[in-house]
Amino acid sequence: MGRTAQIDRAGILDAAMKLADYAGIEAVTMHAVARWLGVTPMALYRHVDSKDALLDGLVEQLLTSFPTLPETGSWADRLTAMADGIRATARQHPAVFPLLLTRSATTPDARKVRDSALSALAESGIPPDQVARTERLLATAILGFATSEVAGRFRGRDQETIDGDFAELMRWLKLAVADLRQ
Amino acid sequence: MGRTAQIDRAGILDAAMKLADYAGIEAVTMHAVARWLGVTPMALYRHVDSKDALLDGLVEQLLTSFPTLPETGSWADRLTAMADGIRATARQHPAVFPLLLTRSATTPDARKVRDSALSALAESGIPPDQVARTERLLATAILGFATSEVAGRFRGRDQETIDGDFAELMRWLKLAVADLRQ
DNA sequence: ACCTGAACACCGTTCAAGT
DNA sequence: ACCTGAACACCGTTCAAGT
Repeated sequence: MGRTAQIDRAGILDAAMKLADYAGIEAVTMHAVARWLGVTPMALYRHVDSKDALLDGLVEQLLTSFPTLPETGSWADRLTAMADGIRATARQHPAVFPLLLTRSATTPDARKVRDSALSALAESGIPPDQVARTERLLATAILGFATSEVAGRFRGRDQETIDGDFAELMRWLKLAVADLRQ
Repeated sequence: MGRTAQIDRAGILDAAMKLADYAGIEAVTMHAVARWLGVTPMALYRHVDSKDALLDGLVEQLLTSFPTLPETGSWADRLTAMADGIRATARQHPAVFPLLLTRSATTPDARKVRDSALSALAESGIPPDQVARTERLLATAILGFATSEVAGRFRGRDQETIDGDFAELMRWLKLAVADLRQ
């Protein structure tokens, strides 16, 4: 009969995220997460289907921690705010962030994030039939840059240079959006 | 005294690449590579320092398999040729390709690939002090797109749509380079 | 010089058993 | 309903031993 739960899905994801933040993604193992929570590894399987599902959960946590878009301001300012927010999230969780590029996440929460970007773009004045494609390319460019940054692909460059790179990327993206608006 | 070597570094990398191509990156284990080659796992350590070094070796193999840039043609055509070549490599080795974004590779061979891109850009007419930054951003954008594609982030979209996305990305990048040339 | 055998401390996951 | 114990087939890597 009923037994009070000691752990739950949220707590497991929380522990996994902290492990990743402190010790890297390869430190996120079922055994280690369980150890952190003071249970046996097998106890986790009541709450997550598999290690793969756990990693998908981490990706979803990241997606939903993106700051919500400002409702006002020019499209250019909103794009900047979104990109800055994504980059800040990357820095908070550098080990998990690269998974965003390789695990697609089609959960309801993931949809919500994408939809808010889509509606912001719809208001920017670009042709309606270009909105979805533009969102995909903007997301890919920003995710690709932030992933490269936190994964150390720009290692050797100083922070000033990397910040300059990012500013230039944003200038390119605004150039493209401006071109689409005619 | 001397004993004829049964395996070498090149053969190990070859086996690892095939394993990755056929069964995914998580199938690339020291045990599995050794099994493929008909030796014990420990035999590999005479030729590669660690599993990490093995993965770095795979990244280097990918980098050096990028087609060399055409020497002639407009800068726009050369950029297209380079991007198409990188994308083709991504499709040949979809499991290994995403590692390019997270493992920087600073070997002599990696330098050679980058240097050829840099000299092509130097001839494109953009300000000399913008060449290095432009190369980084072009590489990041193209790598980010190709990684997303082979990792299945665009899953659900049909191939025609993805090809259209890529064409549009290239248009954006050419817009940016054209802007830099004035 | 190069490979093997035995071994270690880990993995992810299943299953039956306990409360 | 939830967690544990024991177990399985794996991992990466070290070390001493064989040829």
